Amino acid sequence: MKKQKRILEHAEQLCQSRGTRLTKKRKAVLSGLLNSQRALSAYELIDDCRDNLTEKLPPMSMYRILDFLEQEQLVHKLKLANRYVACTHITCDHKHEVPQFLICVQCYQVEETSVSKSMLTSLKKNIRNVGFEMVSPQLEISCLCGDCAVD
Amino acid sequence: MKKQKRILEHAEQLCQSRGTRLTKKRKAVLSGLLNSQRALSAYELIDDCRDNLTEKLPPMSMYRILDFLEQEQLVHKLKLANRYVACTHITCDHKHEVPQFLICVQCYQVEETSVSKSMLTSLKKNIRNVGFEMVSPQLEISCLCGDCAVD
DNA sequence: GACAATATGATATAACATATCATTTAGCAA
DNA sequence: TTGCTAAATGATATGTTATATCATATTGTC
Repeated sequence: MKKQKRILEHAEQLCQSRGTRLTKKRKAVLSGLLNSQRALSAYELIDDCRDNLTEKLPPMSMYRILDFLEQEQLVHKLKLANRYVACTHITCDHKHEVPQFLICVQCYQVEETSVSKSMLTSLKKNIRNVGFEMVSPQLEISCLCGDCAVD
Repeated sequence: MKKQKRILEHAEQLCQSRGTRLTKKRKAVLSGLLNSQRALSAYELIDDCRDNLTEKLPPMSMYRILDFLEQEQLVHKLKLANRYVACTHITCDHKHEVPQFLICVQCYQVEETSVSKSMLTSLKKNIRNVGFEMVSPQLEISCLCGDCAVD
């Protein structure tokens, strides 16, 4: 997978430019997520890193590393699922429409779709009207993926 | 609070009409949620029922009761927060626009706002385009409430 | 190489949730 | 009323997600 290597390199540069470090373990965790088609829990990632990347990590370290990667915006925590995904747009410079997370509540496969600026603006306005503020323009939406919807 | 009594009575009728029972314990849990300004976790509700309603419930029973109330659509589980809220529209017969849950990620205060049918339709279409299906038209949106936003 | 700062490890425990089997309660027919 | 059945609840154990805290190791810099 060439793409993944490119993303990892980009991530490394990004950290460097910010004065933080993408250590071996942090890189392993990020790889683990990049390899996965699904959102993974911290404990699933621990297993994955041990089995596939020969990095043994205790839970505390895993959570710390995930926090770090989230701060660097390399990883996103899906609160709806208590699971983590790699940010797919790490290497993009251009602006997209705002991406939204579609989360399969059965298998944790994650897709993104976008929503128009105007729609989001109108949603934001509604929310302000009741005295709340969105913390992120990215929504997490409970879905079923094509496979799981078949049932 | 007269309103709450009315809601409880309505809930009871509703169960009766469906051949299910709103037992004392189930009623206590629903009251607990109706009394609260915030979404509560199962364990917070256990404490609340013990302290304020003299109903001692083990976790397993609490989860069962919450499942029951959810099935009867008297209670909604917020997946974003692992917490529960009473459905505020139990007593309403009329149709509203589709309500969305705004959840304060700090204090778990919950507000609802609505979203136009057309906006929702367009969102649904976007989601279908990538092969997913929304499981509910109600979104859960991470917010800060007015109080918590002050920081 | 010494020091400080950062990263990671170890241990314990909290918070959220479910599986399974036992007991109690409610509804109902004889 | 009794006894049966189904529904509800309890008890126990354990699984899963997450954090607090103190100890150790690694890295960067002078």
